[in-house]
Amino acid sequence: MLSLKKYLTEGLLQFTILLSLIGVRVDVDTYLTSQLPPLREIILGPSSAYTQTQFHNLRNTLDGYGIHPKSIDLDNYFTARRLLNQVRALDRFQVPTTEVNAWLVHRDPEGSVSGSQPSSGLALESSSGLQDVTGPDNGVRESETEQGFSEDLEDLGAVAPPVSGDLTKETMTRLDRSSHSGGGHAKGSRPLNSLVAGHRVAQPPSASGSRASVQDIDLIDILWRQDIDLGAGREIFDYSHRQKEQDVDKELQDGAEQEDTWPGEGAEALARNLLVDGETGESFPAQVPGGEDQTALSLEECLRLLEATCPFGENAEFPADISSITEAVPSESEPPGLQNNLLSPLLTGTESPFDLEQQWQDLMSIMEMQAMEVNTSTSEILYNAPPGDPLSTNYSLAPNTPINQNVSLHQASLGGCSQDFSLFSPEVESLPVASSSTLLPLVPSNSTSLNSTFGSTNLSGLFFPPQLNGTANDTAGPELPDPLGGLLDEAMLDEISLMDLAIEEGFNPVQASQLEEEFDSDSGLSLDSSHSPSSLSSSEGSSSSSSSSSSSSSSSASSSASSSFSEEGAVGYSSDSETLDLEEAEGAVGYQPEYSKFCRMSYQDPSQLSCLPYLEHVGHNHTYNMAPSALDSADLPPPSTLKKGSKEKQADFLDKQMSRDEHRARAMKIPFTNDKIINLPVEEFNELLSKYQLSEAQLSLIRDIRRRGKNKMAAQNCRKRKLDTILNLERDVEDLQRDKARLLREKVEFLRSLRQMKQKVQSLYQEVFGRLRDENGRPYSPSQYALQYAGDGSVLLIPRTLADQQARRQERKPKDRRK
DNA sequence: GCCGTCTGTCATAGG
DNA sequence: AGCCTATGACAGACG
Repeated sequence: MLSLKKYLTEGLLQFTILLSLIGVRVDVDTYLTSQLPPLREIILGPSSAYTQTQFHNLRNTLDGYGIHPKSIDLDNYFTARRLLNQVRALDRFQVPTTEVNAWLVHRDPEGSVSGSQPSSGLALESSSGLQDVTGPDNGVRESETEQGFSEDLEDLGAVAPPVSGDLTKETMTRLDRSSHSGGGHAKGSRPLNSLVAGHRVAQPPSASGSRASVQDIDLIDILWRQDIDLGAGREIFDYSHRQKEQDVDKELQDGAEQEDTWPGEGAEALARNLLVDGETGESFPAQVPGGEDQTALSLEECLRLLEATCPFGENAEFPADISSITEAVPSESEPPGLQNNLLSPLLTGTESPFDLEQQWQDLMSIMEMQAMEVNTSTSEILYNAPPGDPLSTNYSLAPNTPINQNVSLHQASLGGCSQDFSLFSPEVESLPVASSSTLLPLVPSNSTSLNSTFGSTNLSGLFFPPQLNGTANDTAGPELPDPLGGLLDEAMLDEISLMDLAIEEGFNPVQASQLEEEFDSDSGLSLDSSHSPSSLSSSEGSSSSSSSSSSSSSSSASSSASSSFSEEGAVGYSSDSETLDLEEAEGAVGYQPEYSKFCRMSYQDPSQLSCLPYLEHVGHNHTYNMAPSALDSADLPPPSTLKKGSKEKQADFLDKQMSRDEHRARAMKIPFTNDKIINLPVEEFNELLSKYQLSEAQLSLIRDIRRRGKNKMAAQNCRKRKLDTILNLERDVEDLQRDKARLLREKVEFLRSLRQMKQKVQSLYQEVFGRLRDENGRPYSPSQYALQYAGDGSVLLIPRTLADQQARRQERKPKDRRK
């Protein structure tokens, strides 16, 4: 473990720091637990790179794995692992299903949320939070309870609807699953009561409904993550939602009444007032009993409305994590004005500055989470798309695709549905959402009618900028600046500039295009670093293997000891001509020049230096590292051609090739080679010394030679490692630049998708609200009413005061939590 | 001769 | 304590 520790504290630490800079998570445990023989052996073995290696202890420890402990191949391996993980994470972006269920809620004449109208059929029973609507206080308590739950979820990074939030991600999950299970309507009994609008992200014509649901869900997922500062991984949500889903399923099976409030008892209660659509079988209120503000919007009307306005395609299921919909359309008397007033906060950026940094961090966290995600059924969605704009392809919202969603507005008691089932967290809602001018044709004609307290729980908070809430006026016409649009544009520009910068910083445009193709083609695998200047490692590896193979053959011809050394891959003390001569003369078992796997380290064959571009400039011919072959050719010309002159020249050459220590050893008549002196294990070394009668001077010299020789090798190894480290860092930088560029591209795509989604939601809200009519056939005043998502996925028409109340409550929550 | 690089060596720290 | 490795620093060799 010492070696492991060493490696981790040096190599991996460095590596991890680098990766952390881009948010790429490095989980050492995964490497350690992967139990891949080579890696495990290398890490856990005694000869890890950056590990102090004791030659004599290593002799019998290596078992022949290809990766030398000190080889940069090890780093390559880690790099490959990391890149592979990243590649696997590339397809984790998903498109969520979208679904909107709007419930028309009748209101107490007093504006209270009393349940004085049981006839409404929406008893708001059980867990929906709507059940007890005897008064605002109850509603508050209920909502607080759920808020507590919501907080728990939010602590996990999700602003997800609690318990019965069918319209939340849970719903999405269920939709996904139900669709796979062949279930008809994704929400089971829910559809009977719910109604309104649904829209679905367009899908390829061939795509099945279930597929579409998955995509839609994924899109919501993306939006969710994009907008919410997730503190936990996606799997947490999925799991929790699945848990909830399972719980709900259980409850359903058990006949529990606390499942979704609406489908169960609600349906019964509503039965009296519901008409059943002949085509869809869905129920919708035949009429709205009670209050003067009760809404009566026919299913057909809603359908027409949605078909006309909702371009989201068939089987649309509106994404519904939006907590509430509230709009500030003031003028009841001016339907056109109403339209104008329906400005989505989603499209406003004034609530809070668009924190690009935060977004980026969120994105990075998303990437990280997804990188950790191993199994994602929907993972392939994004990259199954044909090359091109993955978002436009997968997330595209077919503008002209009619929605076949049944639209029925159910009446329900007001209040009680305060739950902050916000698809978008407060910060999300604060995000300015770009909206095309076409989507912002509705400008409040009556600014005073705008509710100034639009809360985060209200969709109004999504659709209307703060200023509109209280100060919007006609001046904010179609020319109303598109905050998100500007923001997105700004973000995109920023990203683009960053990308350019990345390119300027060394990211080859060609590489970029290649990378782009890779991502677009879903190959994603960019393990090939051949285009990288630092890819010499590969060539190095090949040359290393060749050199090692040659070493094995040549070393096998020599002593077993030498072979053992060469197998260790250790940088040994090279023999020189003198050594050879002595060995031949004495028949001693010398240590052949080590044929390191690393040609750059072996230096024995100067020609091999050519394989190392960065060593080409090394022209020194140091005797220590002289290649035996070269020495042989120089030292051993054919006997027949030997002449006195040549012998003398040869001797001079050998003398020149000898190191100082070798000269000293020869002068002192040391009876064995420097190679032995240096490389023998201490025991054998002492044994060798004991075999000879050596003077103190000789012994001293021998020990100096040994010390210097070892130190020389150590210095060589040290420099090699240093060089390798630099090269690896260089490669890492290149990888990071590539990753950065890719992430920026993806971010742009996500922002684009997010903007589209918000625009859709906004337009849908506008249309739905604008079509709502009370029992007298008059439109609802945006200043008095707002649409809000209920916990069960339905959309309620509630008094704006209540919506504002909830909004304030929800706004407080994050603040309190931050304290 | 100067300069940069490579290499060997020493001293030292640490395993 | 002895041995070994790693590494900074220095100096010499070399182009």
